[in-house]
Amino acid sequence: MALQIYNTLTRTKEPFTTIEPGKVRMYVCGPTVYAQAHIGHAMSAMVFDIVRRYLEYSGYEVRYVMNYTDVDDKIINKANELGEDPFALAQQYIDEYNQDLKNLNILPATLNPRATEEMDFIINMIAKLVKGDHAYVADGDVYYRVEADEDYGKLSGRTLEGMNAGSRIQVDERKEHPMDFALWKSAKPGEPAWESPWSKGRPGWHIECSAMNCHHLGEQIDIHGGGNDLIFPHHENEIAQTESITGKAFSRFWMHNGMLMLKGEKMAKSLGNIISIREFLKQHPADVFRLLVLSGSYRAPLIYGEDVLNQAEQVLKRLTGVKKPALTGAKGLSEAQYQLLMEAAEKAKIDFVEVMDNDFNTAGALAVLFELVKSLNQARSDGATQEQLQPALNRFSELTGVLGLTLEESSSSAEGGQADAFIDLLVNLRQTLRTEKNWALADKIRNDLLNLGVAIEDSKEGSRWSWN
RNA sequence: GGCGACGUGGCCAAGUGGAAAGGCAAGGGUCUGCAAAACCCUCAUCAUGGGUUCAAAUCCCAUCGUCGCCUCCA
Repeated sequence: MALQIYNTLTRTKEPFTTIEPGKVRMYVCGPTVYAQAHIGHAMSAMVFDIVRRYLEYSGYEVRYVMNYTDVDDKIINKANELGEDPFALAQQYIDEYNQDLKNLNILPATLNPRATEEMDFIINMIAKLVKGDHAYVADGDVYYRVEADEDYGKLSGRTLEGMNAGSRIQVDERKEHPMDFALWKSAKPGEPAWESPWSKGRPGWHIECSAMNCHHLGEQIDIHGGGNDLIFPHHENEIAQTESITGKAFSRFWMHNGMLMLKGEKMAKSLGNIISIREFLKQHPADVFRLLVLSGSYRAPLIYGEDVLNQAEQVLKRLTGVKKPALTGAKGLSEAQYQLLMEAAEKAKIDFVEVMDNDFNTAGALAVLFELVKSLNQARSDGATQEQLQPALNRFSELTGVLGLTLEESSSSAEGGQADAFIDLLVNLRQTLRTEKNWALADKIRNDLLNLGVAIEDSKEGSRWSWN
């Protein structure tokens, strides 16, 4: 069974096919850069990082475009508040976000276009819409005419009638229909503005993405992604704009990640329940966040809280622990035992692909990895040599790498390894105490080191320590 | 009010017609000077009520509940 992807457009899983064989054109909506990014943004970026990594693992060449919306009311307001230049402010947040993504081990996109650098394409696209009567000009603003679009609402399952009923849309006299949305907005004095045939102004959010898509990926793409809060109106409008011009199906697949939930509510700036990526990474390694994302379905809400964090920390320890070296003095596995380990490693790869092919079932993939962990741990305690463990360990690293996990042995970054020699000294001293059966003092050293974050494990052959 | 998603053990969570994956936590055991780690064992009939089927967590209907969107939002 080949890769199947759930398509929001059809609400079903469909076999994945691409416009051009072996190549994927993929666009994901990035953030509007007016504040520090939070872990909800990180979830979305990480989901599509995993999608991208798996597509590449499956042999596709992926052209991955993630945009930045770098001109918008919120950015302008924030800049005015701070008395700063809006462009400089946006640039600062873009730089920070890029660093955040890097810290989360999220691969850089092939391209990060931004609205302010695409004005010609945006204006050109609006002009085409006006020319084709899909849009109209009112007082220097340009609006998209939803009533001229027969299948408007096909992504979100809404109808114009349904949206009118009980809606909270403010009536704007200049609009022909309440659902008509702005493609171009004339600027107030002092606001950033670009010349256009209609007014000095700036583009609406939705048209930016349509334009960047067409410019960098073409009129038709394979995957369009984003948070499920973007389904309506953003993605609905992107479809309307793009298809009105091209007359062709815009994106073959629409993928939407679920929201990150904090105490039963979506994490969002407007709700104020935010944990920034920076705050998170101060407390936890990037792998912990990745495991949170991996442990559920990307489409479902991710429940964030103390419990799941602790669980992810434990999971990380277990996954990292499998890389421990063979027992000192290991006698080696029998041929039959070794064959079992090798079979487990091969099965893991087959099973991994099978579950991931099912709409990126990462929770299933983790279960596969845990089975391999168990086989490896068993082999080690059965006395496998490092040489015997290595092939299965390599397979393990290959698969965890596809998921973007680094599984680095945690180290105390603050000391930068400078404490190691002193810890070695203490551990060796404790060994001497143990041979002298001075258990009380040996145990005190072990406990005190544990309180400092250093865990000691004893075995017949000696002790090893690691940062906890 | 409209549209959409969802409700699986203490917690997280896969599975979308044919004997309930996995992890965390918990309990018992092996190992250990004692621990830790690791290994072995134990731990659910899938919100509720109907229906379809030889067979349903999986399909259909209803009810209850949760969340998202309908205004900017990953």
